[in-house]
Amino acid sequence: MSSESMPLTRKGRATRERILEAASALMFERGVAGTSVDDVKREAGVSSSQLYHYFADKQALVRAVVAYQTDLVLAANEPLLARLDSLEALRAWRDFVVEVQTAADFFGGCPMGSLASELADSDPQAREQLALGFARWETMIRDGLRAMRDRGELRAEADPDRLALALLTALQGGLLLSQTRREVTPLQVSLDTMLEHITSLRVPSPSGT
Amino acid sequence: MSSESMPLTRKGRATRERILEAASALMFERGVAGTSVDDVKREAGVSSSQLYHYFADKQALVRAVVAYQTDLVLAANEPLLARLDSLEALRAWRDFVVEVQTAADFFGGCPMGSLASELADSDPQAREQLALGFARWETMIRDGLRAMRDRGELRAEADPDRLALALLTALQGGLLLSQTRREVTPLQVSLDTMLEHITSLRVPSPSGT
DNA sequence: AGCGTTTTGGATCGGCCGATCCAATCAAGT
DNA sequence: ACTTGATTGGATCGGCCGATCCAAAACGCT
Repeated sequence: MSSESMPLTRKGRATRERILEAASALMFERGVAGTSVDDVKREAGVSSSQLYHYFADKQALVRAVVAYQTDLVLAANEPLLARLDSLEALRAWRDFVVEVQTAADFFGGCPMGSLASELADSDPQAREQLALGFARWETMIRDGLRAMRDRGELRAEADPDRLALALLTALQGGLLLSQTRREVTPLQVSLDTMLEHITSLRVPSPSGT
Repeated sequence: MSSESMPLTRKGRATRERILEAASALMFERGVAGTSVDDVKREAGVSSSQLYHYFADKQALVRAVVAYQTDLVLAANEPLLARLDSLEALRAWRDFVVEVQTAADFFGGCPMGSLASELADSDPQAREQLALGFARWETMIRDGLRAMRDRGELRAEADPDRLALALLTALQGGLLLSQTRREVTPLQVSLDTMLEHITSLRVPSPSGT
């Protein structure tokens, strides 16, 4: 956020936004390296000078896309994760994720996951952005699990930090396999297995139910 | 394996192999789209005519790389997964995976996972190859879990099919997050959580141990 | 209305991309 | 040794890549 000039007028902001949205969509569909600056220009209906006015170079555009997609993904999950205080809420989140992917016919997977896989080794700053994004995601889940434990729904030994991280990795792995197999099963089984594990960490009810 | 001409002489086979190894290494480091045919030529010490003599075009080369990496990954795992008949063996496999990634400083992740993420949406045939590769991997794990169940180490309700798939997704998700965070924790927590879940499915021992 | 700044159009650049071509060389069987 | 086909060297092509540049237009402010 340093070298490219930030738009000061309303129209400038709109143009920058249009470029960002076009780039995000294309890079999600075709990957970062598979998307040319010309592609973005065409999709956004914008000239060279416009694009390079708001983004110093392709790398700067990529990093803006990473920030954009990270915020989108977290914003989509936040409503369901904010009130993650019961196993029902956990299942509702699972259903939400499964439905989103099913609606997309298992194309694309997780925007953050795809970007991470492509950029982690080649763009240290993008990698750091994504690591921070995943950490925010993890924190949302962890706070929910902590609430469940504090409310006495989970045993004291249940570790919300580890379970939150395991849930997030299960989600990412499930998404990748579902994207590869074009099928819901891996995502479903992956999340359900983790949910079953968490279920097994409930406090034993006084009666034998 | 239809359009490109297969090498008939010893030297031809060696050249093709050299190209394949160079392409696999580069595409693992920089991604498929990030690796140019010229890069491969340079790395393999080979001319245009040589490369295009053995591979019809870049797409054919990519698909050969997918097959090559798939076989490598499965061959690396096979020794440990073939005798997957106890929780100890499962832990040995976990240790192996963790050590390999640690030795690589968490660069690169899983070759199959990276290829899947990049190619699943853009190259249907590569996607299919990878789906089959993951299926073979899954089968290895599943057979081990079945053996454990049949030997009475796991409860009858434990479902080896689902557990095998969940283990594979946990591995892939853990690898992705570890690659992003440049840290062993996600991979470790992801696999350990699944192992703990499987441990909780052991047959209850007669005594209270 | 007039001024300074932001925003835009669009031509242009050098370099790399994937791919093709022809001719020369090498290997293997007889 | 000779022949046939496999293998190789290397020049070359058109097109796209990321990026730069200058001048014109639009904007915001007084």
